[in-house]
Amino acid sequence: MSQSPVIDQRLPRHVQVRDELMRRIADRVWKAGEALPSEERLAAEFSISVGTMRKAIQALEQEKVVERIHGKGTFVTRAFERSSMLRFVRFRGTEQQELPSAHILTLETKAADDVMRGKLQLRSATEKVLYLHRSRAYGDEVVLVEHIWLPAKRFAKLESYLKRESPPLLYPVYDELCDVVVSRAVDELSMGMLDAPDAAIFGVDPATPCMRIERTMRDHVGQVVEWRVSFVPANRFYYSVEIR
Amino acid sequence: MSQSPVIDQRLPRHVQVRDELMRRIADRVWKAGEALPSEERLAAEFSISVGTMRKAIQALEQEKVVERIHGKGTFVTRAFERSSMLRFVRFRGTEQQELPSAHILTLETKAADDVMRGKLQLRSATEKVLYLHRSRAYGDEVVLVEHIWLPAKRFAKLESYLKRESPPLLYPVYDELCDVVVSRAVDELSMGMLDAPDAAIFGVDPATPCMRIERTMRDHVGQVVEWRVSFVPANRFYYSVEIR
DNA sequence: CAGTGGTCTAGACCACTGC
DNA sequence: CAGTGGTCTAGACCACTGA
Repeated sequence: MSQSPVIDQRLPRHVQVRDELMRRIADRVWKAGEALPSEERLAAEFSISVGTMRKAIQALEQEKVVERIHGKGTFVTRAFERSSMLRFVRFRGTEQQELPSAHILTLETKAADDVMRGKLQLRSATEKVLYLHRSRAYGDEVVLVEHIWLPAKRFAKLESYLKRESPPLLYPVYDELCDVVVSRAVDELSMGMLDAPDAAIFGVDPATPCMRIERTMRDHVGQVVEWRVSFVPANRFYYSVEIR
Repeated sequence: MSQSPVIDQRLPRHVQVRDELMRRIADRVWKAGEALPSEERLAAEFSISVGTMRKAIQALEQEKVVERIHGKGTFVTRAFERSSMLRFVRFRGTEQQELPSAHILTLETKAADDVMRGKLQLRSATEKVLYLHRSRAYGDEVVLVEHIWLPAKRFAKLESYLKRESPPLLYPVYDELCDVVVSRAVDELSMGMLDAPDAAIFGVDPATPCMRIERTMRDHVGQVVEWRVSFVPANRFYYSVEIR
């Protein structure tokens, strides 16, 4: 499960400890939402001072891998709404509070082609992918169409679940059902062309201008866990992001 | 110059110290690129331990207000390429290294209307704005058209400078000429319509689909220092951003 | 109340920079 | 070499949580 058990002895101790804590979280020694042992206990286990352990944990806190709550403890982050597509995609003239409903159009496990192997960084040539085509709507009005590809191996339990349910948010399901915690993503925005089926879903002409959002999502360890392409009608939405 | 000289005594000491250091940087006691006194010296001045001073400086480092260089010192950040529009806007099929040249089309100081007063958060009703209309091109091909509004008061020296020069990057000029250091921005991306003059600049029909990027830029203290609307042809560019 | 994280100290020693 | 930031320690005390 863990990818690099080797820890460089030349690195500062607090970095080595951070890496080991991260490895344990990735290995689900402490699962999402659970508490780590106290700083004092951990410091004792690693034979370092509490100050150094605090520094290691603080690094993980900055990366949003854990959350500390004064008086309670340190907890593995549940990466839910934080990463949702809807955090950035805003629809004009709609109350932002409510989530659009989801409707699954296609759900199938299939062989990965070269493009998918590249996008999902699959090593094996025979690995399969789970493909999910769904639309999101406020009432009757479709606002978003998504094409989602997942490495089938890590999401074994997902296909049968999605045959019964159509949850508005997938990331919590990844976490609870498949032990996959999403962490960071790169979004690429451009203009896109709708194919005929997607245009029909929106009920517009295929020539209608459309925003295309391509997202590559990774877990704590940097592994690609999802690749999705979303289309949204260009006239009534915008994408907002803070630059630091 | 400093906006809130009152420092809450109930806050932790390292936060109070961070705020005071920030105030001095905003007041240009230490200018962009210059070094702060050493941690030891600063700790002595504030009558705190070096550890606490380190924590205060570390907070500023995280906010990218200062940069620390091991063995050399702590320096006030020069916020240059980091914030450039070109960090996010990518043009397909173009070597990313080179900067597009800039060509100024309009440059004038005028009264602020209600919209501008809102966007730039001007307090006074009589405050003027500097308006800048420019195009960016690779060779003969225009790739970006920008409408930029600035509060005239803080950019007093800029207008005459831009009558002589047309620099490819404005943020360094803001810093060096006007003592304005940009810090963080919000970008809003949507579809835009070109007006006739802008369409003519691109050499396209006004109906051509175009990305519209609206950027609100702030300084370290959170003051709005610039509001710009950029247009870019939708067919050969994308906007890339990392989500955490 | 016991247990947790948060603040702050004082000092030793290391690693890097530039003269 | 002197001066800078980086690491690590050991401990005191504070502030918050929940039983």
